[in-house]
Amino acid sequence: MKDKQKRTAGQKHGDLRAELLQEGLKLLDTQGIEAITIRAVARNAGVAHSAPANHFPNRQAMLTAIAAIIFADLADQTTEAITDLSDKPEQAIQAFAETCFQFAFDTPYRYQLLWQRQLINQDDPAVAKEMERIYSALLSLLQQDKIHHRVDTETDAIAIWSMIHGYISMRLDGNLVAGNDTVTHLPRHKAILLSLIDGIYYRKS
Amino acid sequence: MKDKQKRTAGQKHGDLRAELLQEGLKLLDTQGIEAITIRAVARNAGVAHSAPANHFPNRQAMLTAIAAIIFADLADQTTEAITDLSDKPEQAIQAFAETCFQFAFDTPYRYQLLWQRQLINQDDPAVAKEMERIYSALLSLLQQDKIHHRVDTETDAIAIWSMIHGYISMRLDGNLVAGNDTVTHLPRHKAILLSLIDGIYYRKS
DNA sequence: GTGTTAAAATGGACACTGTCAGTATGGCCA
DNA sequence: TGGCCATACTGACAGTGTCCATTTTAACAC
Repeated sequence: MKDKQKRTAGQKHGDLRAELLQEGLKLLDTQGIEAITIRAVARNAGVAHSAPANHFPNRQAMLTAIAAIIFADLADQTTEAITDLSDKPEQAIQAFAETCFQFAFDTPYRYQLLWQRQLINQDDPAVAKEMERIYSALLSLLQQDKIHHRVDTETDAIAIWSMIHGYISMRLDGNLVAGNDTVTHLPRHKAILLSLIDGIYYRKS
Repeated sequence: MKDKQKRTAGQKHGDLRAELLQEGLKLLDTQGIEAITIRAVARNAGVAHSAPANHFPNRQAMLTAIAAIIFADLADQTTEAITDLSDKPEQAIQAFAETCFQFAFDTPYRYQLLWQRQLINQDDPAVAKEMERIYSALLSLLQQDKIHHRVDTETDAIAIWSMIHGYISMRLDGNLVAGNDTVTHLPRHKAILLSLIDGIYYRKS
């Protein structure tokens, strides 16, 4: 599981699968989701157009593998952000949300890919595992004693996530407020939303 | 603008443009966004594959025209839902949100198309006009005297819409809570979210 | 070293797609 | 009647995902 020096039988490249995934991420970051075509990925990796077929049965599988990488990254960042804040729940919630905001606005295409149910398979074990990590992180925050539960932990988590994901989606996918200067107002709006969440889930004591 | 009996020069069908849009909506409802291809629409309308080019310069223009129809429908439903509730702001907000939920869950593909910024042109005049109608409806609710403003009307509108759109997106696009029985819990969660919104924007008096 | 084997990579093909170019059609107006 | 021109058609091209038969190649057994 460490350094896999030995190639499997017939393997000509070092690790084409990993290389393809890296090229896919590169295309995603620069040109968006639609740019991740099997042929473009193969082209950029310098192999034949049908070479990826040996590693991914179809395009959805390739996109799912890419999404798994991104999910793992987001899970790492969120869990890392809330460590050492277990006794400060309101700060932890803010840190969790702030991390999601940062991730989504820094790498919008990566964030968007995660929720394209028709393009990726969210039931994929690797994807589901990382989603569970993110959800667990959020749940752990709401299970703090100091947190006031409006309903129950699970429902509260859904409400919180609705606000975070909704705000991000609105900013990335479109904007109900047509013609609004979103760039200028973004920091203010974000602060408002964070205070909203904080206002709802305030400390007990 | 009424019955356009006379055909324009060279027009062989009655109103191919409208017919194409209807076929597009049919494909959207039954098979999703990806099924709306120029050729499929033309095929179902019984015309040549390049006939739509006379009415839409490219695929995005066709999808945008379809989105404009859907936006107009949603705008009609939301504004209709809040009429006669101008003196009951909290009921009006609930009605507004409920209408969006109903629309999104009844016709998920239609709702999703509205926010696909990479597929449709949200700056299109017809689209922008209907978006503005929806936004105005929400704004008018928050401008009621009885409403408690957390910040200002515009920011409050963004917060409310974040919650509504976020909840819908979570249900349609994907689910952070992997393996959860979304169907069973949906009514309860919806009620929770509505009460959340109501709790934030309560009556002054 | 020598085969053997099976995975990996190749090139070709097919049915799609969006888009463009050129051509025919059929109401309209001069 | 003759010309006009938006409409619709046929044909073509590049690009896509996916399947297929074929070849390459690294690891293994001998």
